[in-house]
Amino acid sequence: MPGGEPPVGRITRRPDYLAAAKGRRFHTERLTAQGRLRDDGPPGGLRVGFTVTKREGHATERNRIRRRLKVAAQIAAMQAGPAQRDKPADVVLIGRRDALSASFAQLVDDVRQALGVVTKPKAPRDPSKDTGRPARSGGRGRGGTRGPGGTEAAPQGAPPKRNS
RNA sequence: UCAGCCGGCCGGGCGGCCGCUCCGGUCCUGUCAGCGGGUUCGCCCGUGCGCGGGACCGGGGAGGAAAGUCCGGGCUCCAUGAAGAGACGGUGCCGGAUAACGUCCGGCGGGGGCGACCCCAGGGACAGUGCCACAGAGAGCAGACCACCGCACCGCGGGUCCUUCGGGAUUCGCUGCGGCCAGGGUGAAAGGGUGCGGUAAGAGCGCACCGCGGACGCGGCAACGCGGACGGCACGGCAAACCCCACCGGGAGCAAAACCGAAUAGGGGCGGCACGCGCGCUCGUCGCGCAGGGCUUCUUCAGGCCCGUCGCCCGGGUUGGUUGCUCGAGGCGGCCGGUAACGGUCGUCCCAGAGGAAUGGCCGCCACGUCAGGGGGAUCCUCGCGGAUGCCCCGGGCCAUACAGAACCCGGCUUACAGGCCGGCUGAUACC
Repeated sequence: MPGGEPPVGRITRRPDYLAAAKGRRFHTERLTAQGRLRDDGPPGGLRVGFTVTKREGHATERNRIRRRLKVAAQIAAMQAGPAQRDKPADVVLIGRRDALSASFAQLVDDVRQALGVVTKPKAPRDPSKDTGRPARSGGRGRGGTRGPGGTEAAPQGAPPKRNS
């Protein structure tokens, strides 16, 4: 808190959204989360994007959903700790209409669970289906789950955050 | 006090914690053009334009509709030589306001309301074409079903009277011909209404009043209003059917447009091949001209540009970055002109500029309202019990709230909207 640095970045490119849509998913009544690990993308920690479609309501309501999710994501990422925060992952939160009236604590809880589920490395299940990816996901997702990932990200993540 | 009409305004407030964006300032810092100094020519030190990063301080940060995208403009690019014969779209009482408008203001006409006031796609139906369903006899230079009236008696039937018993007179019904539109009936609409006269019966056929048309006169800038000789009365409705008249209108839109960096297509240059007609020669399958085709953002004419195919080379941009991007037909206040819309002038202020899109998230307190309860008092109905309406006090529950989010900018329109404030006016009722 005293540092106050924004722990998560923001997704602003359409291709990043499309890529995240192919990743793992997580559903609650308030939101749907989609995410992936950025193996090839730019360095840096967790990035979050938001989508609220038109069928969820008018512009004012959609704005409110997105703003609540935004703050909930900041808080959830902070609670999850640096290991989660510095993971090079893209997470897209798709707001549902219930996010408008849900309690804020509930929303934070949803996002925290979503971050945990969605940013896990890809499971090795039927690797033949993936095009071009199975070699990488199989070798890396298995070995570098927790221990190496955390230690690797910590020294590398702290200095670059200053300049980028 | 109650009921209502019109106009203007607000559309949560205070506090705490955390966060976003833009601008300014101070400090720290990265890169580095240039300059000065040093140099062992590798570079080093200092200062630092510019481009960034961070911390802190200060300031700004959604709406009355930001919405729908329905009109009018600014701005940007394209086109821009002329003609209006034409097409298309829009507007439509009159006068004004305005940059402009389909907006606004004032008036006129029509309609509604006791009234304050409200509503109106409100040019032209003797320029033409067309339509008027159903019903009805007849629906546009009308028509004749019933009923009414007259005539014809050739014809048929019946009644009454007379009779010289041959018949005659009269009347009714049927029939035929005609008159006629007042009555019945139909319809949204049936060729003025009422009364008197008139007539075979009727009818503006005649007359009186009303209605209608209306030369002309007066008032008004005008729409229009007032008066009205005269006219026996016709000239129905629909233009939101085509249409006529008057006026207005180039096209596309900030994903406009400009600059910066990496494809494809398109483009340019060179070469090869192909190519209708005419002319020229140095006769090459060369040059020039014409024709033909296409484009020139509705048409016509004028003008301009381009031309098939293959190879090589050059060069080169969509929703990426920067600009456009917010000082503007700007807000507020005073004075002056104007019935008003609005205009003039002076002073003062700077007031969002995001870009997967900031202007927020969470929490606490507060008002009004509403719900049911208790108490008090008022009015009305009722013999009374009781019921209805609204007021004050007490403690309590619920809810912090409608419609809704700038996307280049203005002027309007339309639509949505919990709750509340202010001003003016009208009609009832009570009191003086």
